[in-house]
Amino acid sequence: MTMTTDGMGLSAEARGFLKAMASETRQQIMGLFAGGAELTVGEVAERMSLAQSATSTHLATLRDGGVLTSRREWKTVYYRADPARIGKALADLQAALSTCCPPAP
Amino acid sequence: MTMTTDGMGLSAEARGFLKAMASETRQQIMGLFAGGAELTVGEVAERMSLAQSATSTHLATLRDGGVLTSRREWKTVYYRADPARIGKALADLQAALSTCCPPAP
DNA sequence: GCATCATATCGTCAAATCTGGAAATCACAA
DNA sequence: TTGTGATTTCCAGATTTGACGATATGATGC
Repeated sequence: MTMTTDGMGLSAEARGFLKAMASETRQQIMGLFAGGAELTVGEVAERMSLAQSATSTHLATLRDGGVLTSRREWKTVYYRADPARIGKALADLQAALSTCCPPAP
Repeated sequence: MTMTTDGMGLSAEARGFLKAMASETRQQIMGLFAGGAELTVGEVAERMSLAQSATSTHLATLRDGGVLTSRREWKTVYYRADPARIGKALADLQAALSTCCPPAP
């Protein structure tokens, strides 16, 4: 089984994580999910003072980046953090950087 | 002593790291520094088939993001990875995500 | 002082991203 | 089937990013 990597050996998970988390707005959005909170698009939009469409897009980006998961119940979609995939991305990042740029000689 | 953070509690180091590493081109550039290699702007430009100006900008972004350090010798500037600051950024990232989105219930 | 080599900055352009409003979807109730 | 509420997708416009060429800076040797 092959794994898609770039020149640094970064896994797809790590790359997606970096892209998703590079935006300051999305970093702030992640702060709303502290403590495993489950939030709807509307709630995030209101707390962030953002249009619903923009909020939906950001949440989708975070989901695609492996940082959030979504669960549909009735008509509303609940988002929450995905600790397992976050941990995987961070582990991959650390592994790639360890082989690339060793912390200890 | 106060520390600048965003809504997620991300340190300035972690935010700079994310911004610097979000670019696929810069990820590839980092791959050139494997094994603690020291490279000049010209060498990176040639290996990446990139203009000198673009390369210089990317390297500056990586330096500002705390991923690379630079050392000037004679007329040429040598860049290399900065494992200590990379480690700090990763640790901050992990810490923020641990309090934000606990891996274990 | 002047010339030179490596790098940094400036100016401009194309491409990508972010945003908000409008329209389309989707899942259900009546 | 029609209606309603929540989300997603589509469509511009505005901002940002990335690339190049040209010019400026900085450190040295003459």
